[in-house]
Order: sequence, then structure tokens, then C-alpha cells
Amino acid sequence: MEFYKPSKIEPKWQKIWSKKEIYKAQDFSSKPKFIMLTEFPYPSGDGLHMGHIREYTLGDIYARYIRMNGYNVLFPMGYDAFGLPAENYAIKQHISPQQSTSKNISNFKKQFEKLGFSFDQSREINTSDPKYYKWTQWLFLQFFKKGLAYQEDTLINWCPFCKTGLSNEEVINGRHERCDTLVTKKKLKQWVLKITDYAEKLLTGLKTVDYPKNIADQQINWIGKSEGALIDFEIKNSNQKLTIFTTAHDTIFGVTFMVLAPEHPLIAKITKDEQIASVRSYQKMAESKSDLDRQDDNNPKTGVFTGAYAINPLNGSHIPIWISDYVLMNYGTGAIMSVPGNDLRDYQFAKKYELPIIYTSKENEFVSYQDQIKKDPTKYIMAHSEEFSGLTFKEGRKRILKLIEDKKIGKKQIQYRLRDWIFSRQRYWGEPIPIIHCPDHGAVPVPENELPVLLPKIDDYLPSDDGLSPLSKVEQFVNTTCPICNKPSKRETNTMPNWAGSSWYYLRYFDPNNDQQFASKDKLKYWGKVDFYLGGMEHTTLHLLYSRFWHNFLYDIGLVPFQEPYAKRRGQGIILATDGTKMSKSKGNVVNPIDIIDQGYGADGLHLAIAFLAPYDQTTPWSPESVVGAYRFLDRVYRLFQKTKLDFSLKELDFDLEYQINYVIKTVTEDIEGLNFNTALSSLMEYTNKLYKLSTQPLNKDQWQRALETLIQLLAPFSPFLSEELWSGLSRKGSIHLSAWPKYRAEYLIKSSNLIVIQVNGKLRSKIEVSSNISDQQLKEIVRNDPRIKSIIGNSKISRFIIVKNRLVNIVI
RNA sequence: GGGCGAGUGGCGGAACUGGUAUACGCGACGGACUUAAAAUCCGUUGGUCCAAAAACCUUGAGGGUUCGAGUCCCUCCUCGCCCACCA
Repeated sequence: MEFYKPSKIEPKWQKIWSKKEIYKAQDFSSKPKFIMLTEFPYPSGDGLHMGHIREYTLGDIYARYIRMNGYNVLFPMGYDAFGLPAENYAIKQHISPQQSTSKNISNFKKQFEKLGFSFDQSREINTSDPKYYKWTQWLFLQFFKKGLAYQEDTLINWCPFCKTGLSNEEVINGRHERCDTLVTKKKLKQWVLKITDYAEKLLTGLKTVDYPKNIADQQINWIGKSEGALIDFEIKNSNQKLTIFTTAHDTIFGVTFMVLAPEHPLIAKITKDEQIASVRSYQKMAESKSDLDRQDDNNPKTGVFTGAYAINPLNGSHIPIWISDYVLMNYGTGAIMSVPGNDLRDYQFAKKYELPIIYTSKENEFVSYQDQIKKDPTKYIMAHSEEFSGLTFKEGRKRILKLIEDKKIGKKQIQYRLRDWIFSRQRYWGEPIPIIHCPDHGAVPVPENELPVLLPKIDDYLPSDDGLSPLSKVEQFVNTTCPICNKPSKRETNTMPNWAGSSWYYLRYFDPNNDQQFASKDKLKYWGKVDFYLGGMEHTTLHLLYSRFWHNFLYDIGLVPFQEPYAKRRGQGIILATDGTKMSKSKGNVVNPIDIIDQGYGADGLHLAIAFLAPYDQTTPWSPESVVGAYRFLDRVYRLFQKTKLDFSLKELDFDLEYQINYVIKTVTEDIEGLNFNTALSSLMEYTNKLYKLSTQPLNKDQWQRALETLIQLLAPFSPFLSEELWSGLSRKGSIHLSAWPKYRAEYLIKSSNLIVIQVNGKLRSKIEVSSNISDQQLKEIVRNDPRIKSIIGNSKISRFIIVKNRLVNIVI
């Protein structure tokens, strides 16, 4: 008898699958197409980690399932090789990013092979390959030509450790999401992509795709649409005007002071002489504060009076103008009207500086506007608002807006929290931005036939504190001529962020070797939308949002046939360390998945353990024992196939076995469709246990054969190696992974009898087995005569008799 | 402060649309096989009480709706993730 040894089975099939290219996707196949996309990794020096394995295992299971259902499946893989992590790793290893990247990629490939994922290897891409980034540069130029890529001299988020600017999305709690360094501010000239132009489309597009609520909500919150009004306030004894943005224009009678952000340009023009000194010193103080300090809402409010007054356009009252850093320059107009009766921050500020408070709701005490509206908008009754007092907020809102518009002192305004995307990085390892700066013509795009602008190989690629890219030191690279006038000009030396290459990579899989276009029209049309995109929740407001933006733009300029790139998105949960905390090198609690394979559990054992661990989208701790259970199950399946001395004397079909076969097909199929991989596996385990018990009894040979085939076919997506091995042992032709997914027959799922639960007053008292076609009358009779039930009921009167067909009886006494 | 989600055995987790709570797996305990161990196989395994049968209790806490609630409603507690002085 042979023992189950993954190390003897798995390498053999890796080679065969690879040689026969069984997972190759066909362009223009007549079969229905399906794109299963998982996020491609950046090839780090540590190799694949548990998070990768979970993502690709789940994607692989689904891809294999869909493939067996007769689809032309595209399940691609590539490498997101440009960017900070790769470069920081190279610096640490004292080798060039080119070297480290190619070394790491070959390690990743080896590991992927060992893991046995069903990728179409022929379509592999690498974002740092000039043949690839030529098209990233080309796409950037399309943004430039449409005015959606522009340069701005602005205060940006700066990571002092990585020595580069960052986008808004890359700053998490005031820290750089990659290295956790506190972010500071730096004034730099930057390339910016105008993602804000797509705020509305990115919102409405969400209604056309299948995303889980939490992902859609996160994007909606990030885009942060709010509807309100811009209102102009005249300034007393001045010809200046102060424009504010508010979402609560109906509280305008409660305004008792105005607040400007410390950076507001109007401050210099309106501050009274006697206040200049204190205003200047406050501005200085605010400037030196880090983002994190400034954002802490537990901080006591601080501020300073400018000496100037604004005039309330509706009642003419004079309102002092203050400065405070709780107002942000980069949202709205950088100025607010303060209504301390309804806004907590304004209230705190008013209390501290003893400013008057007017309550504009009938409660006549502090009530948060947001809370009030949310609780019951009809109960919010306005007060202290002249002729509007007594109205509901909804009505007051409408009328005051109309009044403001009629008087031409303001207008309706839609405001988004989304900021434009800071797109340049002062680092070496990225796509050079294909722009030439000409003294006469300004920023000029590199002509298309000169793409790609190659990243020069240089020795000194370390970043510097001055905000200049390492490329600026390379004279052969920098010095060039203007494509328009031929005058000596300088190349742009900033590079693109690592999110550039990944913003369109899925499209390249359709046509990875095309050197005329990023992908041909025909292939874009054939493959269409990504049917299923699985990835990390942490990319919701980064990669996922960015790539939706790019794709929407490409659609608008007619380069892709669909508006949204991903028809269905799901996010997998995180696998924590055994102690329930995040796996991290510094804590030393990292589990290396490849070790698990090498310990003898095999790739199949690893896949199975991960799929069985918990629902795919749940964050859950890793347990080393889960692999033991997975391995034991596979071993049991293996031994089931080793049984040689079976008694096949049975001529008739075993109806119960027939039921089991059809039932397991049904449940496993439905569970995979619903991505309930853990319960699919528990069904397969139960089924296996039943077969194992049956194997000691007389059997019908054909039926038994079918039972075994069903088992390994249903198991194939989860454990590709073992199922292929056992399939070949049944001397079936071809790969099990190209075989047709089993179909159940409903007629075998009809039970002749059912177990009926009998309750008295809702409490379980007895169970009986009765025929499926029993009438309610008959059932009542049987239940009444059940000795246990009889004794419980005794002389009590039965007031109700509830029957749930084929399931339950409840007697109420 | 805002958004989303979750609390079920010793542990990971099941439970379809309100209808047998604790499936499946791990661990533990007992037994078989073995000189022994591993592996495997067969049992037991939410709690209280108990010789046993039965009974009673149990899905974070409390209340409600219902013949019947882990599931629906209300109040509260705890935890996780994301965002956060966004006017």
C-alpha cells in the first residue's frame, strides 16, 4: 500500500501542466470568457507571504471551478515591480533595483510553480519592463493632452524616510502607509492627476458594479460628496469679500463669528494693524505643527482675532473674523461661518474665547446639526431665524437658499473631499515622466515614436532631502532638445508612483506582447470587463480607486469599450499570526507558507487549510493545526482510492449513496458559487467519511466508481495535485482540471422520508421519521399517538397545531 | 467624532427565507492495533444535576415581537477595520 506523499506527487504534475499549457487562455475562443483577476504582487525579497497565498489560493479555486464549467478562463499573473518597496529593498541589499527585481521575480516564479496555481504563464507582465512602461508613459501623455495631468507648485505630503512626495491616499493617520514614517510638508513643484474631475463618475459608477457594501461605502466616504452653498460675506470698511462654504446654510442666523484657515490669503488684506503681530505669530505656530497634531480633535481649539468684521448678508449683523487651524485651507474655501449653537467645534471655540452663541433650533441649547437631522429631520424646528423661525429645517433650507440666490450673494455648491492625485515621486525606481521642459514651449510631451523614455542605469540612485530626483544628476538623461523647436531643453526627472503601472495592468494581460498599442481593440472587446477581481481591503482607496479613475478616463477618450473595469470586486481577509496580532518580522511571528509545503504537507495541504480556515473575507488567526487537519483529510481521500479488496457484488444501485453523490455535488457547487469555500470543504469531508464507511460493504462497481470520481472532481479546485494524481489512477484521459464539472440530478435528491421534529410549546420533545407524502391529518394522528408526546400533553387542551412541511410540528397547549 | 462589521464550546468556525444551536475541523479524554511509539481505526466531548433515564440552562447583557428567535425590533456593553477638526 502506498502512502500519501505530496512531495512525490506535486513536482511531477507541475512539469506536466506547464509543458501542456493546460491553463492557457485563448483569445477569441468561442467558449464564454471569464477573467479571474487577483492583484499582482510586488516582488519583495521575502518571497510570497501568507496574504499572497490566501488571495491566490481563493482566486485559483474559483478559476479552476469556472474552467471546469466550460469557460475560457483568463487567470493571469504578473509583477508590480516598480516603486518604493522594491527600491528600498535594493538599497538595503546594496544592489541595483534592476538586479534585486529580477532576482526576486525568479524566486517568486519558483514559488508559484511549487504552489501549483493555474496561471496562464504565457501572459506574464512586469511593470518595470520597458516594453510595458512604454504604455504607462503613453497613457500618461493621454492625461496630459486632455489637461488632466498638470504641474502645480504646492505644499505636499513628504515622507522624510523615503524622501519623496506622497498622495493624499498614501498618508494614513499622518504616516506614510508603506514605512509608517510621520509625514511632513514640503513645497515642491509636482505633477498632479485631476482625479477630482472624476469624483462624480467614480460615485455613480459604483451603482453599476457588484462591490461589497463596505468597499463601496469606503470609496463613497473617501470621495466625500457634500451638498451645500457658497455664501459671500462683505467685510466692514473694506472692499474685500469673504466667501465661505457651508452645508448648513439654514443656520445662517446663528452665525456669531467667522474663521479663516491660517494660510488664507485674505488674512493679509484684512487684519487690523493692532492685530498683525499676534496674527503673524499664530500663523507661524500653525505652520510648524505636524499634520498629526493639527488633526487631533482632542486638541483644545486655538485661534486669534483679526480685528476685522464681516457683515451677515441676511440680517446685517457684524461678525468678528478669527483665524484658527481647525479650519483647513484645502477644503471648501478655507473659511467658515461659525454657528456655535449647532456645531461642536464652533461651540468649543466660542466657549474658549467667550464668543456669543445663538441657538437656531427650538431646543434652545447646543444641538449638533448632523445629529439632529439624522435623528428626525421633521422634528428639527428652526428658531431665532427671523421670519424662518418655526419652519422645519428642510423647509427653511429651501427658502434660505432661494433667498441667497435671489439676492445674488451665494449659490448652491457641491463639494468633494477627494483631492487631486499627486503623481510625481522624487525617486529613481519608477517610470520616467515623458515630458520635456522647453524654455519657450514649457512642458512638451515626448513624441510617441520616442517612447519609452528609458530609465537610465545609474550607480547613485539614492534619494535626497532636497526634493530632487536622482535622475536630475544624470546629465545625458536630463539634457535634450525640444521636440517642437529643437532648443536645448531639460527632461522631467521625477518618476511616477508605483500606483501608475498597476492602474491599467489588467488590460495588458489581454495583449501582453503588442508593441503597437497597449492592447488591440479586438482583444479589449473580446475580453471586456474583469469578471471577478479579488484583492486586499487596504487597496480600496488606493489602487482600486486609482484604476477605476484611469479606466473611466480611457473610456471617455474611446480607448476601452466599458466604463468600469471590474464587474465584481471582493476583498479577502487578513490572516493574523497565531496570537491574533498582525504577522510582522519585528514581532517574529511570521509564518512562511513555503515552509509548510516543505514540511511535507504539500501545496494541496496548504491550499486546503487556507480555504477551510474561515470565510474568505474574514480576518482570522492562523493555526498550525489547521494544516494537520487538511493533510489528514487528503490522506483519507488517498487511502480511499487505495482500497483494493472491495466487494462489488451489489447489482442494484444504493439509493442512499446516490442521494449522497447528488447532494454533495449540489452543496459544493452552491458553496463555491457563493465563495463559501470553508463549508464546501466540510461537505466534502462529510461525504468522504460516508464513502469511507460504505467501503466495507458490498457495492455496485459503476456506482462506486462514479462516487469516487465525483469526490475528486469536486476536490480538484482545492487540491489540484492530489485530484490530478487520483484521476490519472482511474485511467481517465486528459487533465481533471479540464474535465466537466459534475451536475447533480434533482430526482435523486427527493427523499422518501423525512425526520420530523416534534415540539411542545416550542420545546423539542421528540423526533419521528415519516414518509414524505404523508398528509397533515395522518401526521397529526401519528404525533398524538407518540408515547412521549402523549405523556407530555396528558389532559391539557391542544390550542394550536403548527405543521412545517417535512420539517417540524409544534403543539401549543 | 463619523462609516462599516462582528460577539456562538477549550480553539478555528457551522446554522438556507424565523423552524433539531454547536455541522466540519482542531484539541482533549477513553479504547483497538503495536514489544513500544507514530500513523490509522472505533467511541466520548456546551453546561448543571445524575447510577441511569429524564429534566433544566446555554449563541455578549437586558427587554420585546412570535406557536417558535443565534437569526427580527429596542436599550446597553465589548471588540475589529476604515476615515477623521471636511464646515
